[in-house]
Amino acid sequence: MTRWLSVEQQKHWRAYIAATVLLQDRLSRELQAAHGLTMGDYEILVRLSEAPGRALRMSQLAEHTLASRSRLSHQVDRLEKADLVRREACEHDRRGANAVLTEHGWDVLVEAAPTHVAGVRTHLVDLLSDREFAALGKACAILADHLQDTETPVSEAS
Amino acid sequence: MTRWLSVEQQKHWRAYIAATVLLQDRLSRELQAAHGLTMGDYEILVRLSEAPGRALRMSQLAEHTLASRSRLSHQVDRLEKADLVRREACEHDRRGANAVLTEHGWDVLVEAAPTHVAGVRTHLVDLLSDREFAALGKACAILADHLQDTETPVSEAS
DNA sequence: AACAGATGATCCGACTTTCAATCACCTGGT
DNA sequence: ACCAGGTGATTGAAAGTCGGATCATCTGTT
Repeated sequence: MTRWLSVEQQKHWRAYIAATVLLQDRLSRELQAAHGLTMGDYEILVRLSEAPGRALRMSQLAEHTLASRSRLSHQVDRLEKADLVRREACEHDRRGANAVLTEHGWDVLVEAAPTHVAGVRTHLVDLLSDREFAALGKACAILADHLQDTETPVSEAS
Repeated sequence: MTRWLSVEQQKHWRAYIAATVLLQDRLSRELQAAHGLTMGDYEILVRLSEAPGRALRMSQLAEHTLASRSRLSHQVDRLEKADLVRREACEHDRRGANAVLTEHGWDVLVEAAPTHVAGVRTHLVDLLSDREFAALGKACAILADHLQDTETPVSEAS
């Protein structure tokens, strides 16, 4: 009863797997070599830099970066040790914690950004025509939306 | 001097990131819940199942699955404990080891395959038109080729 | 005001990945 | 035949990740 994938479809699927793994890997290594940051670290810094006051609640940050809370907690620990991020108590909810980008964090981000962008261009944007890249983006947007919408319902009682 | 990404390009890039992370995550979870396999495990079983004699040299398997050797070694350890894969000495090169799919491994793969294919359809193939999916595949093939071709030269002496 | 239950974040232990070191074996030049 | 250097694979320790348990705090109901 299973509708298997056609040979063509399999080819596309495998290309997709290969591209995603290799690209993630390459960009992460380049960033690490040049600035000691993983893609994950970089993502966090970017999100914080875009937030008002360069600060974000831990849970918000976790959502933005698609990380689990526990993972983000550890990751912020590390960033804190490296003085890229600082934790602050939350104004109106004493349970909460804000992650705040430090001056140094901002500086590192400013340095690292060109490396990152150059990587994205070299290994992605510049390899495709505008049309192809747009098609890729559009397809991914459809997938991402679907996956977000059908997120696990977590639990359900009668 | 950095040529930053346009707003459109950023949008596409972020959609790409989101889609790849979420899809990998979802498929892996579904497979794990239903059959106790990660995507990584599954990939290995598939590759072995396609190889002549359902066996492959460790290094070949590592290449196919885009894993480092040491990672593959550990992963095969686990699969071996689960009796999905077995190691055999290599005929003509006594350094080498073959990973061989066990009967049980084959059975598990046969059971898991429909789950996996269903996931790929539900979360990817069926969400896009044939044209869109083909475009995605083609773009990814270009990226993957480029990334493979420009793999690290490993080392370089004068 | 008091409580039950929800929410934010961290912590813990089990598991996975990585990096560098190691070991065994093969190959080519002398 | 020997040895130097290369290759195939594994290992161990350190770092990272995950899910579930825990703790503190908030919110709505009575």
